[in-house]
Amino acid sequence: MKTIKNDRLFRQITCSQQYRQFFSDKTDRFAHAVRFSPGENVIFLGEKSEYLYYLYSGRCQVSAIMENGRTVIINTLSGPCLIGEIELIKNDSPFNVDALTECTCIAIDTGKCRDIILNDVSFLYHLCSSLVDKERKTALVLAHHISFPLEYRLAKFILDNSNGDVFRIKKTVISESLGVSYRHLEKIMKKLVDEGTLRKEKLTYYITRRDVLDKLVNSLNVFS
Amino acid sequence: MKTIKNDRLFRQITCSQQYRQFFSDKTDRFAHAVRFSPGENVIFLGEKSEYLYYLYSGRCQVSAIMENGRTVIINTLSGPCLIGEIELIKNDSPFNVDALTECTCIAIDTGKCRDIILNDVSFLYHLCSSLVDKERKTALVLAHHISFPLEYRLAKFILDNSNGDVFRIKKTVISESLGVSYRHLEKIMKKLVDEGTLRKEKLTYYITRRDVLDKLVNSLNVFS
DNA sequence: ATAAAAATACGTCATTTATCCTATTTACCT
DNA sequence: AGGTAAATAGGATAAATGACGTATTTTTAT
Repeated sequence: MKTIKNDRLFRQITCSQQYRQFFSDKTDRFAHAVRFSPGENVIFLGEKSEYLYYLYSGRCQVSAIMENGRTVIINTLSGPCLIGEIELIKNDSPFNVDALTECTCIAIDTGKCRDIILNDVSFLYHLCSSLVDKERKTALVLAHHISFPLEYRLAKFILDNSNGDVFRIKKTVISESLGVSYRHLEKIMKKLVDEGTLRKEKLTYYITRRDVLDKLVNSLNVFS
Repeated sequence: MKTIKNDRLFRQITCSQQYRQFFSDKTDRFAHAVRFSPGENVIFLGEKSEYLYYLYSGRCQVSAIMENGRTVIINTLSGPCLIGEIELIKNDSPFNVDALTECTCIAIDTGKCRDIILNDVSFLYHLCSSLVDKERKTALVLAHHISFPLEYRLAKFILDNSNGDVFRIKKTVISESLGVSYRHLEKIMKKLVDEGTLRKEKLTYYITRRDVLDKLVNSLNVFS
C-alpha cells in the first residue's frame, strides 16, 4: 500500500456523488488516497483491518483458504465499492482480499473515526445496500455453481471479461475464479473452439459466435 | 400467515433484548405477531414485501428458482433473525422464503414505518451486522461446495441436524438442501453405512462413529 | 539478440463425483 | 385397506478431477 500525495486526485474522488453517498465531510480528515499494486494484499485473512477502503478504480479478489489448502475465490470486486466493511462490523474476517489490477482507494482510518461513521444514518443505509448487493451476488454464484455445468458459467466469465471480441485471461486465473480444475477448464475451452464459438490464436481467444455465449448466459437468469 | 391475537406473546417477544437490538418502541404500533405454517410462503420471489419480519422461533428456507426449473436452497434461517430485509432495502428480491417448521414472527408494517426504521442508527447497525453474518454464511457454503465432495458436506449436515445419535430427515430434503441429486445422496449415505459410520434401521439413521464425521467436518474449516 | 529457464498450454487416459431415468418396493396416512 | 408419498435399486451417461508427458509461449539472463 502506497500513500498517494496527490491532492487533486483525492478531491476528485471524495467530491464524487458515489463517494458522498457513503461518507460525509466529517470523515474527510481521517481519509487519504492510497494505491495497491496487482497481487498486493488488501485485507489479510483473520486480521482486523485498520482501514475501511473505498475502492475507486481497479479490481480485487475475495478469497478463502480452506483446510485442504485449496484457495476459493468468493467474489470479484470492481470499483466503486467498499472493502473492509465486514471487518469494520465484525472485527475480523475469514477472507483475504487481494488486488488484481492496480487499485486506487480512499483509506478511512476507522481506528480514529469508527464512532462517527457508525452513527451516520446515511453511511449505514448505503452500507446495508452494498451488503445486500454482495449477498445477492454471492447467492447467485452459489446457485449457478449448484445448477449449471462449467460451460454456462464460463460463457458468463468470457462475456464479462472480454474487450470487444478479444478474450485473453490466464487459464490458471480463470479456473481459480470459476472454482474448477485447470484441466477441466481447458477441456471446455477446447469444446467452445471446436464448436466454433471461439477462435484461438496463440494465447488469445476471439469471440466468433457471441449469440451462442449469450444463449448460455441467459440460462443463468433466475426465474421471476 | 395468521395473525396471533395473544398480547402476552407479543409483549414477551418485543421485550426481549434480541428484539430490542433491532427495533425501538417507536415501531411497536406498526408491529404484530404472526404465525406461518410449515411449507407456507413468507417472501414471494420477485415481489415486494409489505412486511419486515423478525423470526422469533422456527426455521425458514431461502431459495431461488433458476431458468432451468431447478430450485436451489441458498440458506436456512433459524430464529431469532430478520426476514425481508433485502426487500426493505431493494424493493424486490430474487429469492423465495418458505417456512420449514411452524414459525412465530413479529411482522413490522414497513409500508407505514419505513422512514422511521431507516433513520434509526441502532436498527441500521444491527441490520448491517446481520447482513454480514448472512453473507459470510453464504460465502462459506459456496467455498465448501467448490472445494469438497458431498461426503464432507453431508457429514456436517448430519451433525447439524441430528438429535443425539438419531438422524432422521427425509432424503429429498437433504438432497435439495445440499444441492445434489437424490441418487447421489443415496449413494453416499449407503457408503457411510457400509463403512460403519452410520447404522440404518428402517428410515432412521444412527451415528455409530461420531469421530469419523467430526474428522470430515473439521476439513471444512477455513484456514485462519 | 539469443539461448536457457520458467510458466503456461494441451493431449490422453484412468478415476471420481454426480446426474438422469425408470422401475419397484416400502412406509405412512386416514 | 387402499392411496400417496417416500425410499430403494440399477444402468447409462455426464461432469469434473488427477496424473503424466510433451509442446509451446513467455520471461529472464547472458
